Amino acid sequence: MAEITISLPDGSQRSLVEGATATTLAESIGSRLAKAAVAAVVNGEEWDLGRELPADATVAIITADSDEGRHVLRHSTAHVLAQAVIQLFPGAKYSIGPAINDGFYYDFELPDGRTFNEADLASIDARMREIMKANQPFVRDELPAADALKVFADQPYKCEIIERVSTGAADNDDATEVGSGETISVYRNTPEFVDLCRGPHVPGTGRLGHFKLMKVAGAYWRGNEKGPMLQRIYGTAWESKAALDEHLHRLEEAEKRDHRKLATELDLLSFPQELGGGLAVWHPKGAIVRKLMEDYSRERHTNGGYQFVFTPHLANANLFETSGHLGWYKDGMYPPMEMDNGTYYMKPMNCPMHCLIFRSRQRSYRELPLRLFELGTVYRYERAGTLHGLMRIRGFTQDDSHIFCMPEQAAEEIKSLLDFVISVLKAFGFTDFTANLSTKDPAKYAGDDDAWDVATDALRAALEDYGLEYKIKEGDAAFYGPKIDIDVKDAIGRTWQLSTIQYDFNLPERFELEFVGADSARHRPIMLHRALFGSVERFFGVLVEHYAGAFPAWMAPLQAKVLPVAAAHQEYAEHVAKRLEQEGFRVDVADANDQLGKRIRAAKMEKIPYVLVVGDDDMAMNTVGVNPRGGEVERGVGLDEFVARLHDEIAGQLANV
RNA sequence: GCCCAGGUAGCUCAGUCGGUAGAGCAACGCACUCGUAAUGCGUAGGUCAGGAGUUCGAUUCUCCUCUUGGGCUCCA
Repeated sequence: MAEITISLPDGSQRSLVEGATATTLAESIGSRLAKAAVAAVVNGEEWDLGRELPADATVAIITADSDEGRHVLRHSTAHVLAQAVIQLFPGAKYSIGPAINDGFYYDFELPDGRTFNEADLASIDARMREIMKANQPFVRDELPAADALKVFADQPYKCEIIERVSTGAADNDDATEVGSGETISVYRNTPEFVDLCRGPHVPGTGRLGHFKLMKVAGAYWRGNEKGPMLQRIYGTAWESKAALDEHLHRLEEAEKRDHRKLATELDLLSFPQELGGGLAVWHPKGAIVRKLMEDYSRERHTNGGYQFVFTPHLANANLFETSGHLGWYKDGMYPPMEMDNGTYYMKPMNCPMHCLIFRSRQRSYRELPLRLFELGTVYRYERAGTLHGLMRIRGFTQDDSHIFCMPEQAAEEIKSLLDFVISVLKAFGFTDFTANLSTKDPAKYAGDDDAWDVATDALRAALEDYGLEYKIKEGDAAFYGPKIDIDVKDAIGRTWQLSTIQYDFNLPERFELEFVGADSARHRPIMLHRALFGSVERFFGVLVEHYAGAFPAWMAPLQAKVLPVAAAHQEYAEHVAKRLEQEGFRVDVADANDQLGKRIRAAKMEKIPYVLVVGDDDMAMNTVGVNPRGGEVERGVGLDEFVARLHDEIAGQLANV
């Protein structure tokens, strides 16, 4: 029998009998690998394990515990979901069902406008498990488009995809369903159930099983608001029960950290219905944290060479006509107010106002870079369905800066900006940063190509100089200039986009900004937009979730609570509290009206960094019993010693930048 | 804006196959004065989101509105 030679990722080679598949290969390497295998990469393309390998191929086995492997599991599980729904809901139409982060979904249209409910999920889940138990094979087939149309004759969504693909009009949505090429690939599980798919898939449904259907949602067909609304079922799927359980546990943890829940529990802020959607009021404890954030930001900006400005919340429509916002962003602005023979709008951004400050008098190149900073509150009419606690809100405060500089200063300025931004973020406990560099959208941009190149290079050079890992988002820039976005990873591994540094060619033009150069001629400055928190509200929400409400001592609403053991110790407790207050700490006394255990519990639920218990021994020795958040109780700590430790702790938290 | 699910005490929730409601925690009062995560007893607290309809009677059923949550779309 003829043999073929296969190259492996480590550069080694193996001989296999002609007709061998990736399964054969995996088995020849080891039984463990064969067991973990779900698909293979053959000459750079993802393939099913069961396809016959060509001679001289380079093959890598994809195992279930890799990102690619989980992707295959999820996509295969989505097919099983579709089969179960088709069986349980005769006449249902299925559209698309891709793998996504942590799971998969599938969109359906049910007969007579029926919708899924919770009970349906249970019965679909049960049917899916039967299909998996039956270990149906995933059989790949490739058909000409005309034949595929016949196979899917009663599936209008599938036919639409086939037609788009065969006429060369396929887009990203279609790409998970079918590959490019002359023929349409399909995967068949049973004589009755076949789905359009590019693959690859696991060899059989028995390979699946660690999944959970999560929820039902509406979703537009092809994301088109005007198109039909389909019924989407979301699920998650993993390579093992342990991995699935871990994922579900992570979701529970995330839910416990939800800033809206913690905001209520810790009495930080609320969203009263009377205010209207997307608007918050800050309670005293939330306000302390916010004020500390803002004070810290102001201090850093003062030291960083920024000049503080204030601007109003309302402006005449003329301003937003000049800036262009009314032209391209009107839908995102609150409706106009007619008054004083003019039209006024709430400001959705601070930049036009800062341009007016720059333009208020003649500027010299000696003043540049001119860095204006404002905690500026803006109002944006976010659509009702998009509001989400502090993360998506209608009135919010940007830590907004606009830097006006000469084009030749921009590169240096961006470099130091990046340093500044990351240093401040570190003070809030973030350690893991990545960046995105958004480049020109060739179809929509202002300014000349050279300027774009210079700007993009300046941003790229800053990222590389800093050594920050970054991805390039081609064509994702705003039309007025390229930008850097900075993502941070929080305590449970979620990423949040926070800071942004944007280059702007447009507003200096629109406002006709000028400075007098060393050559006595007038020149146009470059403008950099920069927000560090992004929105103070959103950043606060991210911090609440990052710390799960347990703020580090420097920004905790209360840093210590003093608990007298009994009423006889009340006076000493107040003495301790007073001393701590004199040291500048935020402290409170819990009177001995309740049992000690109960007061400790209450203080712990408030997530106060230090609970200080004082009794007879402490009165005699001028000490405190220290019960730190998340640590061991320590009796008999000298009051001076505790004060010194807390000062050190706070200094340490802010020094790590 | 669209699809789905909700809205009952400050919070978390139960309940009423149609006869105007209940628990735990919190609050308040009394007793207990206690050394590291819930002492006991008691009191008060609700137009059951709002409106209309059906009904002898609606918190419960129907419709509309508002609003919250999960998604979709959107986020210059």
